[in-house]
Amino acid sequence: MDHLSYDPYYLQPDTDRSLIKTLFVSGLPDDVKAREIHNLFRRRPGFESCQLKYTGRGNQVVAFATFCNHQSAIAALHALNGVKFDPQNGSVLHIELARSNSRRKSGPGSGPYVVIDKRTKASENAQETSGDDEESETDEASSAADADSDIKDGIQTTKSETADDHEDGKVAGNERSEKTADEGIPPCSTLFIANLGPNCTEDELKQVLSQYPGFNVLKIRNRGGMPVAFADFEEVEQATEVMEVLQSSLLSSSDRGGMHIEYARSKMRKH
DNA sequence: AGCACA
Repeated sequence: MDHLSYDPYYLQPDTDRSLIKTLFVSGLPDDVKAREIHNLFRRRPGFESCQLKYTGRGNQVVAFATFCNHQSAIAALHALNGVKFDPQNGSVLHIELARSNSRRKSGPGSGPYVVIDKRTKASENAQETSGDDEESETDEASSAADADSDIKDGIQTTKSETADDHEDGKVAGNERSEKTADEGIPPCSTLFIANLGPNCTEDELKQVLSQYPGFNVLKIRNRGGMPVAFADFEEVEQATEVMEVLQSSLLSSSDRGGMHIEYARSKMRKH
């Protein structure tokens, strides 16, 4: 009967990403502590709060970090996406904008970070999410078995469905109505980057791009004073992600505004 | 708006 009592956050018609102040973090090792997440984000400008969520699914752990505005959230995303979180097991952070902002439980009692633990307790049976999991009953004790499962898949592992069931588990309409802002250029795993400053160096741009999974090779061509770059990625999806995240973003060498990124017209040749 | 390298 309460199926219709959707939260207003999920009803925003356009899901305008520029309103999102919360980051969705995946790729975390399953022994991550909320304190670690807090320490990861607390220094970032505009940070407000974070929460760690142990999902019921395969002991996966995700986190949400909320900032005072969209811009600072994006800045933290840029700074931390793709970094190795645990060099020991190679886990790499994948950070994207959350589907909805975390609603902060106001008032006393809510600390700087929050933990939500939905892992199946051995003593208690799962009382929700019944039905849509096909997983067989695996023992709690074998949790170490999935230590490598999230790494080899990289970005593809991130089912974005986990992004919208946080805090209350309700999943609203999750059609990804993302427009492909590229007009006419077919997706390509190589990106074309223009509107770079005259002093932009290959190193500077490479330092930014190499933080993202799948980054392969960068080449800069000086097109008569206005440099352009070609950045090659392993997969089209990874190139797409970088294009969307870095679109219009500034480098320290930028003088004509943010980078303009499109799919390249042809894939970078292998050498 | 501007797309190279082989």
